[in-house]
Order: sequence, then structure tokens, then C-alpha cells
Amino acid sequence: MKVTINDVAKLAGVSMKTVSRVINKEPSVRKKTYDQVMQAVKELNYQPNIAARNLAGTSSFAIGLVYDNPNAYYVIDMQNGVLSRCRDEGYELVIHPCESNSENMAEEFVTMIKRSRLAGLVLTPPLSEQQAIIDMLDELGIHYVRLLSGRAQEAESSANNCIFVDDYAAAYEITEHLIQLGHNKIAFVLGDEEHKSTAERLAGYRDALKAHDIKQDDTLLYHGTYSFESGVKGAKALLADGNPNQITAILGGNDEVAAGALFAARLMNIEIPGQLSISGFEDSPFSRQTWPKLTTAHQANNIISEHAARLLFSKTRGHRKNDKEVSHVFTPSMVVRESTGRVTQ
Amino acid sequence: MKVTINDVAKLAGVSMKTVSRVINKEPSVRKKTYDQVMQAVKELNYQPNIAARNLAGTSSFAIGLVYDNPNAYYVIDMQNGVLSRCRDEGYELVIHPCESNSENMAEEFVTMIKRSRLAGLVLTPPLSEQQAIIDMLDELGIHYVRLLSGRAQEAESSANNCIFVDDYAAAYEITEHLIQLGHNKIAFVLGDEEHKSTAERLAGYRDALKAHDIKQDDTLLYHGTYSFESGVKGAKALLADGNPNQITAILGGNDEVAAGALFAARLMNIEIPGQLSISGFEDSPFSRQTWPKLTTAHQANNIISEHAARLLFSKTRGHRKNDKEVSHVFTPSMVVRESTGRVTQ
DNA sequence: AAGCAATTTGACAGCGTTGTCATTTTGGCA
DNA sequence: TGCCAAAATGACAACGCTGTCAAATTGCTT
Repeated sequence: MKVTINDVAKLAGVSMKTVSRVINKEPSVRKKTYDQVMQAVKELNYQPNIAARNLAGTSSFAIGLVYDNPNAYYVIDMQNGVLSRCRDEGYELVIHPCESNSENMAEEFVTMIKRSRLAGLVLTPPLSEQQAIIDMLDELGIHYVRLLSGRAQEAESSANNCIFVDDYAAAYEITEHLIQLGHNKIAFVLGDEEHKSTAERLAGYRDALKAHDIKQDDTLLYHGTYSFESGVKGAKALLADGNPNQITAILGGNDEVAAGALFAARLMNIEIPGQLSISGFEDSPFSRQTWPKLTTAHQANNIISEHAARLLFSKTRGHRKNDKEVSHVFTPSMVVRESTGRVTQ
Repeated sequence: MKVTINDVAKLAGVSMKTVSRVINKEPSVRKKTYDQVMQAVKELNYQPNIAARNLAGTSSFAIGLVYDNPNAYYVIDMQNGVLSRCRDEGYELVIHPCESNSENMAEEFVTMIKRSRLAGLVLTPPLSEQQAIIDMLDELGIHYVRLLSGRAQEAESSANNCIFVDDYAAAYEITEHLIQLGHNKIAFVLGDEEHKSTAERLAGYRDALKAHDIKQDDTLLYHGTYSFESGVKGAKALLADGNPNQITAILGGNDEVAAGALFAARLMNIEIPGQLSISGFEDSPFSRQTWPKLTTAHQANNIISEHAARLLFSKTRGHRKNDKEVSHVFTPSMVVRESTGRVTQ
């Protein structure tokens, strides 16, 4: 019933240590030996015991995914991306949702790391942006990869453990798309202030306006959060009193915000996109389930997170030279659907 | 830096084994000794090493959550419920998304269990309903708890490792709600045929109609899946050609389906709830983000899954007699929002 | 105060793997 | 052929905890 490394060793006629070498893809095992061992592994359907490996080895066979994000679609995508890499590598994934502003977060964090002796961590925003956390991890000597909002040039000068999503470029593109449709009163319902993505997206928006000589008007900015409710509130606020600013388009901080704006527009009997264009950000399944479907910027979270895991593993394990360079910047690309249209007057 | 059980033992002036007893809440430790040990644990901020516990102990300190469900909200709720229990108990959670109809699912399944030596499993539908899986687990001697769709009376006669959600009752209630609003041409866009919840919800719907002497009409049934797209298709099919059946209400198999139906209605310029009532099922955040907001049946997935974990632990560990009875049936309760209204003609 | 069962504690050997370091084998070269 | 460095393999002791079983302590009872 229970097959140990010892059984395999006996069957293959080698020592346990050699089997261990094969399992761990260590170099300096003769091809012939390797084959013998693999043969035995298959024959016995041997599965290495993770607990024993964790205990005996220097680093454990588990990585953690840390997030503080209410967006279920985002989280699931992240999980699945990391998970698929973990399966390939024979690692376990320990998920760690948390609240970044809670008192004992840091403590819980350390508890988890100590308990599981994690080989590394994938940090998602906004936690990946908190210097205090980064410092703590450095101090503890924990490997980690950060998912961050940032631009291509930033990526080059950055430490080698970051994955960037170029929100700036994406926001620029979306804004330009709206401008090309004839909009010049474009409002923006921003996400959480403390998220770097909020600043990046705002910067992209601003620069696009500037590039097209459209005057900036901060009364068109609504400072909200990355939530549906915030989208509703923001749109209501912006369009209140008969839309004094003559807004013709609203950029949502993300798809949920955009959906919220859509909801508000409906309440106010505003036609989308006839009277008002709305765009999202992220391309979560969400954006295909609103009416009308959202124009948005596609961000492949599952692929991004898979890359993050890949990068983490490349630092963690035997530093195999073949997968040397891992790409570090992802730029969301625009998806035009039905929520944006040419401006009419 | 690294605190072991041995350090604690020394500080507390007892043996390692005694510390172990305290950590594991085993009985027969004198109060005084217990306090001493706990004191030392705190002082050193000792965290038991999971890998070592797993390796040395009979059962491991990790449970698995298995799901095959495209609904992100559902999955996240499940995870969080189970996770909160795991944290309390000092267990790890291994998440295992899978595809129940894939070839090598069973194999992957076993691999995972062997690798991690899981203490137990929480199975969600539709996997929890597959006899082949149950048999396999029984054979392997794995503890598990099943989340199932079923009625109160069923729960009593069932094995002691199931948590039931009374979809029948919920569907009955929703249907009755619609009937009381004057509807008698109530269509139903059903979920996946192989999910037991689909049959249960249909039965509830049927019995409610019967109880109110409304004739059953199977042309009002659309056999779909639990997806948004299915809701769109279903509603389109049901209402095609000028709504020959004079449908005044549509029951969605779940919230996504209902949202899809809503979407289709909008495409067809049908007013909700003026010309058509639509109801959902599950009360995912989703149902508050459609327009209009969905009437639905609230199903507290995070609480349900927490109970499942609780039940699993009660079978796994020291069978503490104090948390003897765990409730086994959850009945979703209706939440009336804006997508259902009185019938008008 | 002695005797005894019940309770509490401890010593020690594993759990299944990997790290260390010693030993054997290999293949190239004189 | 013999020698030697390099490559491949193996023996054995950890890793940090728990299970087993034996020893010590407790608190009754007589």
C-alpha cells in the first residue's frame, strides 16, 4: 500500500540516495541508472512523501499565495495560474487570504511561514506594494515574487523578483480609444488610493489626454475603491444634477467599478453607449455579463500568476539555466465591446 | 531563530512528549503542567512544524477541498469557510480544483492524497455526488465530508458525513413567491442535468405548482447548465417568437443563469420586472450587481463550508465530545429584490 | 502509614526523506 | 597498462515531531 523510496531503491538495485537524486532531477546520475530508477518508480507508482521531503530538506515543497482582494474572479485566476505551475513541479500551494490593514496581519503571516516552512511566496497587490512586508520577508530570508503595477522601463531597473503589469499603458490605450471616438469629457472613477495601480491608471489617463491636447479637469475624477458599489456611487456623483460637466464617457477603475457605473446609469435612465460610454479594466468574466458588455483592457491574470510562480521556482530550486529569462512585464490589451461608442451630440 | 519542541520542553522543565501533549490538547495533563508549557510556548513564540507533525503522526495536518465549479464566488466562499476553520485548528488547506469528467481525474486525485497524506477531504458538488469517487475514498480509507443537495428527511437517514442544502425547499419557496405575485406561467432554466441540485430544484418547483393547482407544462422547462450563457440561451429560447407560452416569470437555475436571462430580456426589450419576473438562486454577490437586482435564495456558502470543515475535524481528530452534534441541513432563505414583481396583464 | 489503582509523565525509537561526506567507478592520458 | 582527477554512488545521521510503553507520581482506601 505505502511505497517508500526504499522500495524503489531495492527494486532498481541502487541506494535510496540515488533514487532521491533522480526524483529531484539532480545532475550527476548516469542515464542508465536514471532509467532504471524511473522504471522502478513507475512500476511501484511511487509518490514522494511531501512531509518527509519538507522535514529533511532545506526548503519545503510548498509555496504560498498571499492576497487581500475582494474580487473573486481575480483571486481564482491567480490561484489557478500558480497552481498549474505547482502541479508541474510537485509543489503544494498554501493560500493565504488576509486583510492588509488588520492589526495582526504581520503576525499571522509569520505564523504561516514558520509553520509551513514555505519555499517562497507570491505576493499580489496591494500587499506586494507594502514596504514593511517586503522588509520583513527580506529579514526572514524568504523568497518571494511580487506582482506590481508598473511600466516597462521600471521593470528593467527593478530587482529580479517582480512581475509588472503595465497599467499605465493600458489606461493610456483605453483613454485614447475614447478620445478617438470623439470624447473629450472623460470622467474616471478611480480605485483604492493606496493601490499603485490606481496611480498608474490615472497617469496613463492623464498622459493620453495631454497627448491629445485635452484639458485636464479634476472635477471629472472620483476617488473611490475597486468595488461595484464604488462604481455606482462614483457615477451618481459625477452625473448628478443633470450632468453639469457634460461627461460623455466614464472610465471604470476596474470591471466591477464599470459595472457599478453601468448600474447607476441605468437608474438614471442614461443610454449606454448612446448617451454615455463606459469602459472597464481587467476583462474579468464579469465584463461579458453586464449589459451592454464592457469595453475593457484584457489582463490575463492566470498567465501572469503562472509566470510569477515560474519566476519563484527559478529562484527557489536548482536554478536550472535553461529557463533563464522570464518575462517581467505584461501589458493589458484593449478589448472593444459594446459599452463604448462614438460621441453624439 | 528556529524554536523546536525541545526548547519549549527545556524552558518548561518537562519532557518533549508532554509539550506535545499540550500542543495537541491531549487529555491527562495536569493543569499546572499545562500552564507552564503554555507559558513557555508563548515566551518562545513556538510554532509547531507541520512537516514534522505530518511525518511523525498518524494523520497529517492538512485537509483538502475538492471542487469542479466555474463559479468563482462559490469557490471563494467555500475556500474561506474551510480556511477559517483550518486556521483555528492549525491545519493547512490543500485546494484541488479539477474537472470531474476528465480522463485522469481519479488518478490526479489519488496522487494528491498520497502525496499530502491528507487528513480528510471536503467534497463539493458535483464530485460529492459521484459514487465512483465515494467508493474510491472508502476503499482508500480517507475521511471525507460531502456537500450535497438534499432534503431534511434525507439528512436523517444518511451517513454522518454529509452536509445538505435543501434546494427543494428553496425552489418551492421561490416558486410560491412567484405564484403569490400572480404568476402561473413560470418558466425554469435548469442547471446541469448531472447535478443533483438541478433535480431537487425542479422537484421543489413542481411541487409548489401542484400545491397551487397550476398545471405543469414541460415546454416551460429549458435544460441548460449553470452558466451565464446558458441563461441567455434559455431565456431566448423560451421567449422566442413573441413568447407564445405567455411566460411571465423565469426561474434561473442559479444567479448566473438568472443574470443571463436578464441579459437576454434586455436584448429583447423586455422590461424587468414589469413584463417579466426573473429570480436567481444562491445569492452570490452577483445577484446584487445586475440591474435590476435579483430576487434569489440566500445560500450561505461560507458558513456551509465552515460547517463541513467542522464536521470533518470532528471525525478526524480526538472526537471531542463537547462539539457533539453538528447541524447537517441548510435551507436557503428567500431574498426579495427588484427582479420579481406582481404580474400585470 | 501502607498499599494500590488511576493518573500523569518521560525515554526512546521511528516517520520517509535529504545533506554530508566517504567510497567506488569511470574515462582520459601518459 | 597504470594513474589520477572527475563523476557517480552509497552509508548514515539528521530533520522535529509523535506513538509506544515503561516509570513515576498522585490520591484514594484501609
